[in-house]
Amino acid sequence: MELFLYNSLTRKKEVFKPSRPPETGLYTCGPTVYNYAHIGNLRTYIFEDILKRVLTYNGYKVKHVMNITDVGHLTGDRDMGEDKLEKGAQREGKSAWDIAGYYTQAFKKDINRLNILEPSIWCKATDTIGEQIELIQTLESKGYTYTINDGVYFDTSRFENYAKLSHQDLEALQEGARVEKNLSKRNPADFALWKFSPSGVQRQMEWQSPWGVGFPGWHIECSAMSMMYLNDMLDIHCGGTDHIDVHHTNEIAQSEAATGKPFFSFWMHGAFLIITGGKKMAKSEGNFLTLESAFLNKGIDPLAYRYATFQTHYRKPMEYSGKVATAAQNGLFHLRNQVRTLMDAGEPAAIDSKFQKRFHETINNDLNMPRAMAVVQDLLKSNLNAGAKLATVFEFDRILGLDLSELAKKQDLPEDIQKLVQARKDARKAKNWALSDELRDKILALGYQVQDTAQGMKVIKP
RNA sequence: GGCGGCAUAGCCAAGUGGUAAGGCAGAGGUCUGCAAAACCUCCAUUCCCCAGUUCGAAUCUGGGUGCCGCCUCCA
Repeated sequence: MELFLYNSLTRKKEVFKPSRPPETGLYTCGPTVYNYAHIGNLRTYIFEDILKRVLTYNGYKVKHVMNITDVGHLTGDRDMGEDKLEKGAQREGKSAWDIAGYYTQAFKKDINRLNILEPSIWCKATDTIGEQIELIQTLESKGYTYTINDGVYFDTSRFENYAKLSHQDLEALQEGARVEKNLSKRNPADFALWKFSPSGVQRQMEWQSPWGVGFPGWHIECSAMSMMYLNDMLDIHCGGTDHIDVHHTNEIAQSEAATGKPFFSFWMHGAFLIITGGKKMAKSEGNFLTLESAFLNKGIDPLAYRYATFQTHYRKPMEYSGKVATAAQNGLFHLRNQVRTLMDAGEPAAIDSKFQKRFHETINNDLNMPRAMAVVQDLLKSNLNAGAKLATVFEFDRILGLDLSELAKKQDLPEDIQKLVQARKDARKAKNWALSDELRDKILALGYQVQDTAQGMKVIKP
């Protein structure tokens, strides 16, 4: 079955084919670890997780590389301003290295809670400084660079197809630029490959280079690391939609200038999450919701957020509010209860091939998760027997990643709950309804839910 | 100022020429001692507005209006 993916490069849905099937190289731009990830960031990682699972489902062997940006990402515009890591270090009174380590761990915890599969390779910008320097040297030897007072820059006018991803008119861009100009740059779009440490300032993160002590520009790390780990498997490169115009455009320019070969055949970008009636969520706006603040602290299962993102196609901005979180929580619980009910009625049997095909076609159509979720509901409401439904929904969960098959595992109830349950059974036998209801409330208060089904009393942790 | 995107029920939304998916919320019902859970039924003659193309448009074209993003760190 053909897999259609939307390619930002051509602005079209195209049939995906890796260059060395079944091997497939996937590079996803990772976090800059100077703060917690907000749920908007996480939306993109969930989209990339679905992509990876769909690739795998289609039989591809995915080598997935994700970088950790732990140096060089500046707060200001166009290569001005402070380094985010150094700034975070000042803010929290820790070293830049500690900051990076702390927020890297926090990030990994978040993606685990969202059932996002870990990449095959994690790579840190600071671990590949040597490779980045080599790449800059290559660019230098080919005449793409120039050095000014604060760093080594890439001359975008020397690279012919600079705007092939952004499709922007550079002339028009020049006119409208409202930026704090770096007047020494030859062209407004030129970007730093290597930044010099400011004189008289001891940076926490700095390295020797042929051009002087300093640190790499933000874009060079992704070029260096993707080439280093993926070699000739430059198949898909992902990130947020905001990366199209600057970050990815610059990556392509410097990479193709260095190698003379195309840099990644597919570029895929996830749309933003926006606060309903408000603005995009951004760390720099200080309005960000984290998995912890918006879900865990409110007693909402983090997987409800994963479920919530399935309601909106990844290329469309997602409207978010507290209502969305509640709706997703209810929807996820309902789905789990549907599966639990099926498990009471039978064992997983053979997968229904018709539904499997429908689901497969849907996800292969540029990861249409909203429709895929509709297929799930159609399956559950169909007149197939419980065994077929169970097997098929578990099959779908390979993509969904909602831990539906985990529900089959026996969960041992804590002793105090077991006692209350037994007491309630006795009370019901004695038709002591008042006591029975009281015990039911007690059990609920302890985080468990009593369901009186035809098969008897059932207690679940919702 | 330039470039791009979006506007579908109370909320989140799919659908891009053939007569409106799905989820949440809501209403009614089955079950139940009651409730919850589950299940069944109902819930947009209509897709921001105006004009046009077409046998036929939410889907195409033109013009409005509103919102969002990028051009500056950002997923």
